[in-house]
Amino acid sequence: MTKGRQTKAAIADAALLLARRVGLEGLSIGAVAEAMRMSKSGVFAHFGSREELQIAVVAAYFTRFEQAVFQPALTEPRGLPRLERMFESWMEQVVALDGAGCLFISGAVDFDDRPGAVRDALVHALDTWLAAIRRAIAQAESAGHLRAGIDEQQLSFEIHALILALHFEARFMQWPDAPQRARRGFEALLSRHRARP
Amino acid sequence: MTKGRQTKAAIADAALLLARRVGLEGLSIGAVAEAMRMSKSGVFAHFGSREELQIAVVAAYFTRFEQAVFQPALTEPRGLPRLERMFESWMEQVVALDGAGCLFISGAVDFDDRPGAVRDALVHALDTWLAAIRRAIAQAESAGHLRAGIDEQQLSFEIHALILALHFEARFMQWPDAPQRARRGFEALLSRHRARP
Amino acid sequence: MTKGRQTKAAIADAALLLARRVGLEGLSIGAVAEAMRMSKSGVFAHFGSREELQIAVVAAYFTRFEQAVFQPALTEPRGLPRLERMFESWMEQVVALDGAGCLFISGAVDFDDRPGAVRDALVHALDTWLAAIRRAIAQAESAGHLRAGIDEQQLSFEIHALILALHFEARFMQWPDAPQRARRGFEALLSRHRARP
Amino acid sequence: MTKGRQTKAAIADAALLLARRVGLEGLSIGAVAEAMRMSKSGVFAHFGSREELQIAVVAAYFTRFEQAVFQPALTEPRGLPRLERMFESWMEQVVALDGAGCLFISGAVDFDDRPGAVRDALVHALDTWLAAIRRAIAQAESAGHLRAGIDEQQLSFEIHALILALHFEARFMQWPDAPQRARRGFEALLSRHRARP
DNA sequence: ACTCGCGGGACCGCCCGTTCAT
DNA sequence: ATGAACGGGCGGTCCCGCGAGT
Repeated sequence: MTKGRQTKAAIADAALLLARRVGLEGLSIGAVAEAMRMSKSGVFAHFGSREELQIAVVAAYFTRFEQAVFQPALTEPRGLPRLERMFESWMEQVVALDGAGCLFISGAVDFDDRPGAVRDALVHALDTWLAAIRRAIAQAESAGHLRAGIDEQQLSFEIHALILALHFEARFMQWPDAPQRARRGFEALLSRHRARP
Repeated sequence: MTKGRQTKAAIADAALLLARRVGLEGLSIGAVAEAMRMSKSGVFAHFGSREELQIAVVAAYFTRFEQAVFQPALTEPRGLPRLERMFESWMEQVVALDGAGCLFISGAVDFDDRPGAVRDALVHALDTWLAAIRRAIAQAESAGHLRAGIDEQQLSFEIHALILALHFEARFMQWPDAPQRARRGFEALLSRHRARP
Repeated sequence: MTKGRQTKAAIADAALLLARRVGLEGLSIGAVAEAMRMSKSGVFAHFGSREELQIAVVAAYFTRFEQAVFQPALTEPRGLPRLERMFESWMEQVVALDGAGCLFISGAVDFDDRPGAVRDALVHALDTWLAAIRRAIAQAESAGHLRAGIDEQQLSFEIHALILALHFEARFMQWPDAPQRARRGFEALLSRHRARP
Repeated sequence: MTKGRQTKAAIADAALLLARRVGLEGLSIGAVAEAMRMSKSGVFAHFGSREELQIAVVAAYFTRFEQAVFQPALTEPRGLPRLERMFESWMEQVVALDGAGCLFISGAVDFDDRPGAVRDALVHALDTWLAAIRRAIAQAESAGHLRAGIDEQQLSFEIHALILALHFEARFMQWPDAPQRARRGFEALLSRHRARP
């Protein structure tokens, strides 16, 4: 009963770690089994197919993402402070300390041409997260922090853009001042839309 | 031999087409051979290893990218017009009409954790291209189109960011008005830095 | 417990249905479990091994065969009428209406080279059945329907032969007039051995 | 060039031997590779799929069957002598000296429910062979050995039936006088249809 | 007494990149 | 530039045993 769930969750965690290094596409059942020191069939039995394992990994990352990026921001007051905190945590998540990358970014690139259940799970997760961003922007507007009539979709697009460029310059190019540039971009975005007193 | 060179280039082109659909990591010698109607070992012989083939694909894409994005912009006068033309062509390259994607974007994500010669080739290509962007910005500054004292590195970061977000929203989320949002972001960027008369 | 016996019999029945479609060799515990909506280990526990399950299937088919082929013939008077009825029911059993085939025919072919308990069970079942055929022939002889001094072994061989050829032409070749040919062969056999008045 | 063909034929021969023991369905690439002392991929490369290997095995057996059963009969004069020789060779083929069985009989049983290319190949082979039997019967008729107006289809059915019963009693039941019974059945068949002088 | 959850180990067909002789 | 072969890995399925729940 409980044992099975625990093992399944542990496998999903190990698979998540692996997928963050080699990508969702590069994830193999054998590698997960080895990391777990289990037999392949033991791993396989918990998910039934590689695709289901991938979906479980996406779900696991979504939970982790929520805890690391979304929930800390809830301790901040609505409006700009919460939005700023979300951006800061998001940046940290993308420029990971260890070698592990952001599954949403690599997944979105790997699966942009590959229809299927994994892609659907990724789309759903990202859609949910971007909606949270838009909601935070709208709250900042109604709180009077940002000027009225703002286009949340557009601002969300530009914020996400900074995150993606940060991922590129920090992780791929390994340029050290990428986070600083992302922050400067974010500040410029806010000052453009800030409400005038 | 000229014959050998030609064949090698033809293979690289076919491999490029394939890699733009399945990614550099997903590229397989067998698939390339089938597309070329050659034997696997025939393809292999030209490159000596899969890694060398991948590098050749990166080089081929760089050339194609130059022709499609950089060179058309040279017909525009230096400064803002040329920069705007580069952005527009870049957007077109990313939001391809057919199913073929941008190897630089997918490659940067696939190889951010994977050191090696392929990654080095990608880094070099992207570094070269981003330097061209920075140069175009500097020309716009000295031409008086953009305000003096601009940080080209920062502006280049933000422009690249818009491209990446465009790639995400257009190709992965399949949102139809992504190009419009990218253009609006680019306009906002320019208006922030435009020289005051 | 009665419960256990019932379940075991139900499993054997389900397994029989499956085996008649995919053969005794193709029978898998997982498929039986799925058909029974039980766990694989639940099925497994009742038999202890795949081989025991196969043997139980043979036994189940033997019972079914008796009921469908042998017992209806007992309502006919001894001698030729009963023999003819046996042949007719046997034909029906072989040329099944649904996709289910005759386990004795497929089993005899699958296990002719494979010694073991399953084969032994099959041999015993078929030996019993063929003995019943020979007995029916002997009864037809002592009833004066067939000429005296008949070789039951030989006639039984030729009757069985017609059944096997029927199975081949009807099920494998899918020739529609195979049953008619089997009947004509049977008639010729009888007329050759019928007692002269 | 020639080397490849030879190896392929050798593999098909080894696979044929194996299939005659474990059945076409039981044939596995790994087992063939082991018998050939080759790697699995080496075997696989010659056929491209297990199904193609199975088809090649059917073709190989057809050739062997022709040489062992059909061609020797051509040395006999047309009509009854040739037909009798065909039956005798056919019997020898079915009651093999070694442990190897008749692929046509086991194949017809294994694939009677399984559509696909293998089944098609089997059907074609058996159809061809049975047509040869019918032709031999017709020749015996026109040669005046058998009575005019004979139904070749019916006689062919009954001859085939004897072969199948022989296969059953000799190989499965291991009854030693099965060949004798098959011959007696064949003689009875002929005497029923022989032309009266 | 019966059933299940969980895991192992072997094997399957298939495909990969690579080598070598021609 | 090819054809033949290799070794290793892939996802997936099989039969089977152990330990625990009812």
